[in-house]
Amino acid sequence: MHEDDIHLILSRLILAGRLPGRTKLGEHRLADIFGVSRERIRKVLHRLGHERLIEVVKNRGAFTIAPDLNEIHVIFEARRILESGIAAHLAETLTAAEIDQLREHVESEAEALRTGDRDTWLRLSAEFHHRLAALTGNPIIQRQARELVSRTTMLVAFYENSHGSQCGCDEHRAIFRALSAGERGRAVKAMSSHLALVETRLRPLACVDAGPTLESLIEEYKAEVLGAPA
Amino acid sequence: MHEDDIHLILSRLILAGRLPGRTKLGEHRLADIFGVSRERIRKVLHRLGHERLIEVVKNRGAFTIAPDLNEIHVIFEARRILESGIAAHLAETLTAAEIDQLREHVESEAEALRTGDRDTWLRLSAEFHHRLAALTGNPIIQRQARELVSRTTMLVAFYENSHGSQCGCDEHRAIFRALSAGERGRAVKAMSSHLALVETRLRPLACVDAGPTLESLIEEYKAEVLGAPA
DNA sequence: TTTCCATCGATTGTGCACAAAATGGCTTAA
DNA sequence: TTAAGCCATTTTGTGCACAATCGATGGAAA
Repeated sequence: MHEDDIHLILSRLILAGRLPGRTKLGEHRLADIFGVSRERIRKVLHRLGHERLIEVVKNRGAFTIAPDLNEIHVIFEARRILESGIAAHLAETLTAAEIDQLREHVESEAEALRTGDRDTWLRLSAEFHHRLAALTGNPIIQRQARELVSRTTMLVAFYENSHGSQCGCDEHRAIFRALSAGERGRAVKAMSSHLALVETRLRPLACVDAGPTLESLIEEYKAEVLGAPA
Repeated sequence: MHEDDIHLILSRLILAGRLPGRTKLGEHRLADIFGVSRERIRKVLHRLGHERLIEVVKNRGAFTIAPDLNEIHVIFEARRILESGIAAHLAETLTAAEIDQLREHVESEAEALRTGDRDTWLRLSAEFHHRLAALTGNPIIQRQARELVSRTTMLVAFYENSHGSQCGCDEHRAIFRALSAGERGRAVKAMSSHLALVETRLRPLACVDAGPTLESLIEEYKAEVLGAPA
């Protein structure tokens, strides 16, 4: 079991929101689960801490983060700022081919929504933002955006939106229209208000059940990562 | 000597551009210099690598980064995107007190420029961007912006701008005016063109001299960090 | 009964020793 | 003379054992 694999498994586990907040990630326990030395786990844990996916407290250990309302707001505000910049940039640099590509994506979203394929729609919905970041062609921006979008995904897992996720599709389309028209100001506004709405739709949910054990969850993701690396 | 101190010393050394590109940072050598165990150096080195301040190659060691022209462009493009978003945000949220604070800063820059205090002006110039990021009140954005501005500082040390650093002050003032007027579109444009101009002004310089030894440089910064922590 | 202190248990941090890998020099052959 | 391959040295990676630190539990005193 390689170090990167362990990192990937734990990342997905956290990002999928499968771990209750404040779950302790003991070094010895994880070392046993993965069947590797404690030092390797240590390294991964510190790396995750640096990526802000977990919280590492000196002499106390590593814990999953329980996002409070304030932190949620900070993350969404950061996304509004960063992705507004992305939208402003793209409005002036997108090529015709890239616009076509984006249009196809938005239509895929609409299609998934029509057929009621909620899982697909959720995936496409997050991918829309990833794709916008990728279209800047800038690896730094791409990394920063990916990090924030991922953390949002984690939040959505904690605070499930109650009813109308459906609204999002029209908002994406509005962003797309502004971008394809090359209207920078409108694109920025569309992006900003879209993210504000997504945040608003989040509603606190009763704290997740701690049903599955850490061991079983890791086994599940281990198979996924090692079997078919996406 | 604490771990954070070592990290801070090496950070400043790198950010100040005192180390030639591709300088090897050997673990054993640094351990001797700082008088600590190799493991502590290891940790710091990996942390610096994660912060992209150095490049850590598996089984090869850590090296300072020799920024090529393409990387410079990527960093400045990222700054344009991110700081455009920041400008757009601030244009709509700045309070009167914050505007006054900004005005004072810009005037300090102008003053430093008038008196020919180039070092002070350079510091204030970078601080202007840090301050804008801080004014968002968003720790995530602040961290991302600080990282990019720091990397730019490092670039400026490598590729010294030949003549007119002086131009920058008017550009900052233009940004300030747009922000204080609450004109989002103009603020974004001012920020974007300012950063584009800064990039343009950079000119490749003959590779820096390797004059001072690593040991003497570290001693210099060690005194600074431990004596008067800024 | 409550609060404070001390000791114990568990968990993380650190240094050391060994293993693995890569680079550079040296030898040899074409 | 040059190039290719091998060996030695240097440097990084890893596992293990011990030290330090933190939290909790239990007992004693007010």
